[in-house]
Amino acid sequence: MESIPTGIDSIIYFRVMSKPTKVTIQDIARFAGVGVGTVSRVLNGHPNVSPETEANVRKAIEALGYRPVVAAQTLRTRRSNVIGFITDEIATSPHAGQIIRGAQEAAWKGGKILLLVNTQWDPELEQAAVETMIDRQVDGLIYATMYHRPVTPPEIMRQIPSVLLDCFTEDASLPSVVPDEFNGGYEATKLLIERGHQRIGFINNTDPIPAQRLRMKGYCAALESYDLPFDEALVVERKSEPKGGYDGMMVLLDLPDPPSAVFCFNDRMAMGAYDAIRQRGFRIPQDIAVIGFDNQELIAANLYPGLTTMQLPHYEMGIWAVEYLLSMLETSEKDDFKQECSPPQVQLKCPLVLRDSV
Amino acid sequence: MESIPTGIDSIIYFRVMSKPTKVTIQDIARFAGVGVGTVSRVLNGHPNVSPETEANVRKAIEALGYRPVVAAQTLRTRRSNVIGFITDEIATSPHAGQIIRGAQEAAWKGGKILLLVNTQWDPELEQAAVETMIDRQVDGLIYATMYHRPVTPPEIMRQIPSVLLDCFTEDASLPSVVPDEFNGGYEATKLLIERGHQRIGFINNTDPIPAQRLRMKGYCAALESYDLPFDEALVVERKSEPKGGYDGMMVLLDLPDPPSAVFCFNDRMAMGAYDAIRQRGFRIPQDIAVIGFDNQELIAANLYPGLTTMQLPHYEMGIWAVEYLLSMLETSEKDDFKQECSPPQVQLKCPLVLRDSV
DNA sequence: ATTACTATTGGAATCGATTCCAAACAATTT
DNA sequence: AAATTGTTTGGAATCGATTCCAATAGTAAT
Repeated sequence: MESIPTGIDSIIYFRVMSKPTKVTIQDIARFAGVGVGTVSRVLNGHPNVSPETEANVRKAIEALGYRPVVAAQTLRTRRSNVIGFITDEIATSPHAGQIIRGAQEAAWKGGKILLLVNTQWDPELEQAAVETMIDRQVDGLIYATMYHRPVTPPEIMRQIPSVLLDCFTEDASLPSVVPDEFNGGYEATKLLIERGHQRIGFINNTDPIPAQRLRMKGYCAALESYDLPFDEALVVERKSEPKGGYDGMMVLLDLPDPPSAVFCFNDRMAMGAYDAIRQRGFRIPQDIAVIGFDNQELIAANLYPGLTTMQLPHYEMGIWAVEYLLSMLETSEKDDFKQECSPPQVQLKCPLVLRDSV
Repeated sequence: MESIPTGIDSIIYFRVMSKPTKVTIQDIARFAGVGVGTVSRVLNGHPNVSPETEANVRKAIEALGYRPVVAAQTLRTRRSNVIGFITDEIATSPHAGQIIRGAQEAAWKGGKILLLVNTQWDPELEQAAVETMIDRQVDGLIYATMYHRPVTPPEIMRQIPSVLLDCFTEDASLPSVVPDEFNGGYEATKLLIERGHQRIGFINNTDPIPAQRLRMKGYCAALESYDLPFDEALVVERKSEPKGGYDGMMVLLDLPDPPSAVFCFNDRMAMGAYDAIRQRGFRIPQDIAVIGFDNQELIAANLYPGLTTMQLPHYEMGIWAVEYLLSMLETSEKDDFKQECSPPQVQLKCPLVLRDSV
């Protein structure tokens, strides 16, 4: 029993180290010579604890290395500090990362953590995912899609605070945040106009999605506010891929009075447009200016010349969705009433990313 | 009290609907006229329950719409059916989605769900994330990086079953799954050789990462197995971006005896190589064949001609990591002993994606 | 008939926190 | 001195499952 531990001692020591016995609030209470209620009060910053006892309790917590068991807290308080995050499709889009990152960072700041399920467009899985989350008593739900579109999420979602991310319901019955497509289209066109272009082509998508319709509206609105005529011939619709951009550009170049600038529905189409323009021997941006949409770094930054484009605010939408959810949780804690005012339908601006194609 | 509900009745009805009272195992027991133990036994498929009582209990469960409260289960059993998923960087890489998708799908199949934290390379956050996860009694941890590299994860991680995804520790002390870079380099080079090329350039990365070293080794090994000479001049190292690929390709084209095919470290460099080749008036693949690495769809599929490349098995690694974790959990349930055999260091093959550049 | 065993069951104890109530005590007012 | 008020505290009850133990009934073996 000298300073050197015996064999048995060291084994015990080892076992203690390898499987640290869980320290509970009871242990703290005993160690500090107080009741469990007092420890809990200190832990949760409740009033009416004398400074001395608080100090004692804190010392005990420190000394024993106490860590709360979240399951017990959740059981008692019915709050898990978890936010359920449901995505329809996580893999195909490089934007997914930005959405998740924004949401995750905002959640962490609010002391919450994300529980993730990816449903790959499967409605059954979607339903099951929401149920699982509710079983786990998540504080709220985020339902995120990888491109801006209308959705009909499982009804059961309405049982708990929920926010739609990059999507919306037709009846606007759930809070939602999406990109401001109209403004994006407007600003893109405006940039081209302000750089002196008078005839501006628009190579649009054919899919009847909000982005397609609203960017078009933005394009028209910009022309109108600068008193430029709208020429039907300058708008072509093609499939949303490089080939579509290529074909569309060719059509525009074949016009008797071709445009000096073109706004492409997205960067992939712009990529195709680049090819068409160069194949015809024109230079970008001297002969023809090009602006895209999405700011897909991999394309936009790597094209030559670098593609000027509008960025989708994925990161910001992720943050907004979680922050709004957190604010809902706060208010629903105070008043037990459900918010009666209509849920916000927010649109976030798409910032311009200037490179060299305009 | 006729068939039409009174005002008060309908209010009560509404309240019941809007806030469904939680059905507990006690309610089931009462309803079915059995004890709580019996209900629990049915729920967990334990033996020694007579068929009739089981049927009764199941009927009660169905009738009352019972759903278990996960927090209570976790508290009692100390198993949360949650897997912690920690990433260093989720946003920049389009591959992130594939990794997460694979992991998530495998987890769902195993009845688990992912708790996600993204640490943005911040060691403090990393530590905090692991602690939070342990507090929440996750069953295990996945530590994922967005490119293949050595790491030193927080020590505390070793307290619970953990798997490294797309990374490894130098001492191989944790199970790990990474891409088989050597084989990837080998197969890429082999393809070029089998298509009849004798002089094959390699535009490598400059970063001293495993991919850089191992793909080079694979390149050399392939040459050797086909009895082709290794020519130092055919290997150039540049920054891993389109500009680097462009510059590297130019160097190779300027050789007195230029290669007829080139293996690029990744698709972005291949993109630059394309530009160089075309600028010199050569055709792909007739004059010079090109193969890349990564299969970044956005680039490889959209280049003209489509880029043949080696695909990183992100999706598969995600699956493997979770499945291995699940198997660890199973065995650690049976034997209480920690697995003493050395943790597996798995390498998954990179499949070839044939397009038109070879 | 007695013993030994198995199959089935009910219900108390348990997990680890929070919360509420009553008690103890101090300070203030009447 | 008694009554009132306010502060601080301990500890029982609670959340909703699982698990273990003891009890019962039924069957087989002695």
